[in-house]
Amino acid sequence: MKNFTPTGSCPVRDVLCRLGDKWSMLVLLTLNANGVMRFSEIHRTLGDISHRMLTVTLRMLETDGMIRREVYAEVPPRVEYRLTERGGSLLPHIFGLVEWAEANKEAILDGRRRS
Amino acid sequence: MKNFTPTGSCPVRDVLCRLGDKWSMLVLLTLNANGVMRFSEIHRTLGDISHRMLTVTLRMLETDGMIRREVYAEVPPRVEYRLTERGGSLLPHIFGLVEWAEANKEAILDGRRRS
DNA sequence: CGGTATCCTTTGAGATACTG
DNA sequence: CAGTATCTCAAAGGATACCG
Repeated sequence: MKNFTPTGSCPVRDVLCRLGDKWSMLVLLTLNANGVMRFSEIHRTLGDISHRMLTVTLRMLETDGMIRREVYAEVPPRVEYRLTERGGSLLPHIFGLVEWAEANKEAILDGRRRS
Repeated sequence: MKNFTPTGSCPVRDVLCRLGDKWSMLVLLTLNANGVMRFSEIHRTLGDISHRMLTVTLRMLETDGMIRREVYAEVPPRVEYRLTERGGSLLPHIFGLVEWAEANKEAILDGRRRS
């Protein structure tokens, strides 16, 4: 019987849980779709993320090396975000999930309504 | 500029958010690895999930048609869980993520330590 | 054994106001 | 414009006890 007890270093739990939050995936998707983006642009494309949660999410993604943050010493300040290679390498897997979700969406929502 | 504003029916947000919780993926993985399992067996293979959260997670996965639940009218009761076809069809995509996480784990944890 | 109900703590996340 | 700091509230999740 294969075990899934916490070993203290499970990559699923360590790494992926950070991506399972409300916004990380969407930030990666919009950066992938639109290339280099400013803070306010990302904010607009997501629409309903709060100012605060966007900064928090961006910081976490930066810490994990998924995105790169570049500050320009201008007034008013300009900050640009882009995917790193590591971030880009994750995207095909996300797309796999998205396609699966699209394919199974109807059936799943149907089942939820029934119960 | 491609947009990711909430359309009211985004499959990423509707369907995948249910899988982004603390336990769903692990339950699917253990069922995939071990086949038909009883409640208490799943409980043991995960180790640190609470009794309550396991029932909650199993109910959600059942509602979404990812697993099948079978109750046997015995004393003491026996309840068996197994993956459905739909649940199984998701697993390759999860494995994709797991492999990515394994490949990038060191670098990511390293980066976190540094910041 | 498997599940439910209750209570309680912790975390996630929005609103708002302020700063360089 | 981008970011930080508080405050607040809601949801997630654990502990415990009880039921069929």
